[in-house]
Amino acid sequence: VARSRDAALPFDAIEEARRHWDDRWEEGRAMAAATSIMRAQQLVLAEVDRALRPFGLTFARYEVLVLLLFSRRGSLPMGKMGDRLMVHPTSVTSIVDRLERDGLVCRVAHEADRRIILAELTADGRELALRATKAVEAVRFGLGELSDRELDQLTRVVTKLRKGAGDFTG
Amino acid sequence: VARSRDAALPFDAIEEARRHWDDRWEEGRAMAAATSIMRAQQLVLAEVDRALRPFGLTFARYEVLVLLLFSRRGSLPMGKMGDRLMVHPTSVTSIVDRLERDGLVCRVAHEADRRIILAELTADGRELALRATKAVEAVRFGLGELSDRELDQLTRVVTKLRKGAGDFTG
DNA sequence: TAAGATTGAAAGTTCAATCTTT
DNA sequence: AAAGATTGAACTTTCAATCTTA
Repeated sequence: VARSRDAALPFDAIEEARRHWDDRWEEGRAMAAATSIMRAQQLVLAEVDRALRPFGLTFARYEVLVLLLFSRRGSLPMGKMGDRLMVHPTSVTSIVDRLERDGLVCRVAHEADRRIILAELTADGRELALRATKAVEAVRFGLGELSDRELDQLTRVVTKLRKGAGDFTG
Repeated sequence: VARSRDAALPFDAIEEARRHWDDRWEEGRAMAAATSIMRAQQLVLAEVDRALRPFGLTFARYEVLVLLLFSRRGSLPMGKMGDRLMVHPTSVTSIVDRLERDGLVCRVAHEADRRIILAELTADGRELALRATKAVEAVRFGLGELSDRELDQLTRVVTKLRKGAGDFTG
């Protein structure tokens, strides 16, 4: 999903699009913000993936490992992981397939409810997740250009957006 | 690319991850901001795609049509479009293939340099792009929850990020 | 009947290699 | 040689359907 680019343009393409948009239509402000979000996601994903490549991980696979690291027993039901990470059940299956193939997690049957399958961190998986974390910390998740205040602004505004979209209650 | 979800969690998953992170590691603030950007992109893409579905368009295809709409002659070289939209040449080929199949654009040879192929808007493509624009305006690009001030904050912070990443000079 | 997980098909993106033109 | 565009292979994600268990 990581769109990439090599050459810099001599101007801000989003700002230029905003001018064209405002000349003809409404909501140019929202257009510029939406386009900015799309581009920010590309940049963050590209830089984090680059930092994780030496470990054979992608952002999606890394997120799963960290989620398991945060869990009490180092294991979680497949479906619950999808809820937390906001991905489809199919994607969880696919990601866990690859992590299991690499020996970083293993599938375990749930004791009480045999419909449920738990993904459990292996010793190798735990150790790799910890080393990989140092790498993403080092690049500050691709956001090294931003100040603490700007990072908080970003998070705060997106939290409002997420709440409005029904991501969580409270 | 649009990850989706149906059920709301009873808590903010990103805020919870932030607490776990801060308990053990550094850069929790950047982690929360990066995760927020990833989720914001999902939400925007999902809502815009939903608005465009009745027109048989996706965000990627719509962006190409609008870019052509903004050009002087309604046509642009394939490579230039990739630069502006920050996508790989292969993706431009793929998107234009589908737009051409649907009769919304057509490929035209460049007069002076025969290596270059221009994508040109058809009358149908122009008309569809204008109608689709009304639909994305109506949902405010999925950002209806945010105020003008918040939209500008978002754009401003991401502009700094983009400039730092070398998206443009100036 | 419904929930949890998986499978296979369809669509989109990226990479390496190829082809044409400059 | 180098630039512009395309092709085919590999990977990822989503959707619909299927299978097992509750």
